[in-house]
Amino acid sequence: MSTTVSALDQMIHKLSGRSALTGEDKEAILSLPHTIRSYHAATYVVREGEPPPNHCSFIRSGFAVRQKITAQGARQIMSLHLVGDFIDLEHLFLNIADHNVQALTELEVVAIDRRALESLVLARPNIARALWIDALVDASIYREWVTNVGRRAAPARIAHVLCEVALRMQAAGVSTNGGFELPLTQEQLADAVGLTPVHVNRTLKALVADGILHRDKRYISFTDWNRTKEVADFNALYLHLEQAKPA
Amino acid sequence: MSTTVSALDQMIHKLSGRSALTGEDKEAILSLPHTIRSYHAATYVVREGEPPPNHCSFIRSGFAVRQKITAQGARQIMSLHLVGDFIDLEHLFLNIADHNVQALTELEVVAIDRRALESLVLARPNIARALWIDALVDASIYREWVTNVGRRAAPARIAHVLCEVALRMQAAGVSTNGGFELPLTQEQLADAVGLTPVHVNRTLKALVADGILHRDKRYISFTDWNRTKEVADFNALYLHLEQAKPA
DNA sequence: CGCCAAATTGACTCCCTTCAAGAGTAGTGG
DNA sequence: CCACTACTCTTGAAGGGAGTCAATTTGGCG
Repeated sequence: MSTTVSALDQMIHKLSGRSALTGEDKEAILSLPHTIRSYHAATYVVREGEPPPNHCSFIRSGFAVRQKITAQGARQIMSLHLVGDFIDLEHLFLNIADHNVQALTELEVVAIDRRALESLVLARPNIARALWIDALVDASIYREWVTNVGRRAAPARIAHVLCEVALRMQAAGVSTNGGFELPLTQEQLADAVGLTPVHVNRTLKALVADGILHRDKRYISFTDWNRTKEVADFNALYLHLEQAKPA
Repeated sequence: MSTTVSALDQMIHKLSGRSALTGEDKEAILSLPHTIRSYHAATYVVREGEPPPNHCSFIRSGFAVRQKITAQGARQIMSLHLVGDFIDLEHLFLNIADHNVQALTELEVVAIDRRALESLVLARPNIARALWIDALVDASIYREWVTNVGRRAAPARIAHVLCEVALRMQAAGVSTNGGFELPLTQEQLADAVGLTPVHVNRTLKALVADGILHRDKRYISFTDWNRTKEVADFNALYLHLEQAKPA
């Protein structure tokens, strides 16, 4: 089932940042049965209401979102995912998907055999801790998004998501310091912040007019990070980027 | 440190519903160092930005909420918690609190020594699975709330939270079938759904006028559950109440 | 009985939505 | 190489749902 030696190195790299792994841990990870899968933009990777696939995936390249559709047909995106992110860790232990995961761009994932990962996690505390932390950080991001969508006005709401994307892309080594290529259409951004595309468009223009950010197509850059953070009411704490390795 | 023999039985009961526990698992849980703590209504149990306390708690009686306050002073509640719920499981592995946990009513919790719980979890797969599932269900609820606050109109939004509370109280054995005592003021309900107290008041009245629900003070009951679910765009899937025990 | 928080109601305002049309922009194929 | 097509982005005008401000009523409780 194994295809590339290096595919799982990415996972080791990610987890090492969150929990100290022993040589044995790393070897165990490298021996996980896995395949590499590709999805075209807009394809569903996980569907709400369906039983979980027999594998758990993390992103090798590209972007994905989690989303739900209401009965009225409105879509809400509840998180964005980029290189290195696990996209269906919830299926490790829950036996039915409660939301959709959709490819945002061309997407490549490393799909790990679910049972093997489950055994590994339950047998190896360091790996369990690292993956658990990953899930906890995801939950923290959801909490922030509830706040963002529930209590911030349009400009702050949009700026907040942009701040998050900027920081996470930087942390993942995807963006240069100057700015980043937003992997979302304005309609998708609207679905992420709970607004209409029209209002997102107007608000983005207003943010540019106020000198909060620059835009060139979907390439976003901030003039003054501190000012942007202020407008966005952004506090990076919830991303737990500094999560220290335990003693 | 142990005070009552039965305090941890509640934890065993809760976890048994999610993962099969052996006699050894149960004994290990019962021997966890713990204390019982009480908080008055409105007291903070966990504060954003602070390092975690050296214990993890679950609710013995009463209600609590998770919330954040924006720079503009607006409060957003992102989850409600009742008997049996763990309220700071995130601190098992994250070393700084990213949100507040606040007592909603008089609150009694069982506070378990953090290090001891951590060791237990990493040593006992069944317990790890059960607690992990607990965290995953919390995350699922956050996702639903992002959708609720981001994409539903006021009536559905409010009805949705009421549906969730009704089901969870019933699952926890706190409410009778006929209805339930909502442990929230209208202002707190407003903070949970991202609206103003005034609008929550008006919308509640409209829901009553439309025959969707009955109200007697804070005692809520539904006339027609199916109709309420429809108005609320409510699908209980996300609560994972049926989460089967693994083989 | 009096105090104070919670619930209620009215009138006015405004942020965001809705509807609709036009302008870029990228990919495709003849 | 350029027309064709389908998104995506942009802009205008008008309407509505929710917010704001403020006053009144209700209800729990010492």
